Amino acid sequence: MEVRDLHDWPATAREAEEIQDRLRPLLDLRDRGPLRPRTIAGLDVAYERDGARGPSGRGGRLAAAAVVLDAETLEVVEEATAAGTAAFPYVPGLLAFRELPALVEALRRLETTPDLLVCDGYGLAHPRRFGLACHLGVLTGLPSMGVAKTPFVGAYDPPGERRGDAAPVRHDGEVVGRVLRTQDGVKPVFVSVGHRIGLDTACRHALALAPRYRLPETTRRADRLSRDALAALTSSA
DNA sequence: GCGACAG
DNA sequence: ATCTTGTCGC
Repeated sequence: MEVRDLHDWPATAREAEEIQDRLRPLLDLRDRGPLRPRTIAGLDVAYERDGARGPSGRGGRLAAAAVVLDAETLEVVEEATAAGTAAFPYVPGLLAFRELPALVEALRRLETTPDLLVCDGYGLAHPRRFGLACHLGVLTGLPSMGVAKTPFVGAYDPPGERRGDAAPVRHDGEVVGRVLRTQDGVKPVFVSVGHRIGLDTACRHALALAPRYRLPETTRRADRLSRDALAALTSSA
């Protein structure tokens, strides 16, 4: 698929924040995706374990994966990976600058143009309202959303214990996401919109993508593929 | 000022 | 993210 070229890369956290502030106005927060997406892509990145720079520094090797699923059957339609290097140190709120180059490359290697992107992390529920899911949405022009495994910004009350139970996540007086229980009695996930999608729609997709496990099949597949791709790197060159 | 902090 | 042993549960 086609993906817009990356902007000039930030050298400092200040510059990275400026880029987020500059791109944020391009977000379309209306529910503009197809009523019934046919394909949904899951994205994830696996990092190489190493003591020197550590998985949190810059420069360590990594592998990104994009897995396209049939939204109806959840069967894999297409897969793509891309090897790369951590493009930025890990800084809460600037995760996108670490993973974007490799993720964009993986997406470009896809023949399919998915109807929705599901990212491992946050979208609007972000210090500056521009998490990874928003960034990828703007770069691709596709509807996008984030599903995170742990809390980041905002406050919330614990949702009920049953699958489908949810509660709003509020930050600076706004509802920026939703804590959603995807299976009875499991830790909830954190859903937030990225681009061209509404929170209700995003949660509906998150639930439909998780018929059996806590995490959506999209991120489970992408997680496995990225790890496999990384292992392939480590064992060869 | 001090902690917390997606992956 | 990644490092790690055992342990509880289906």
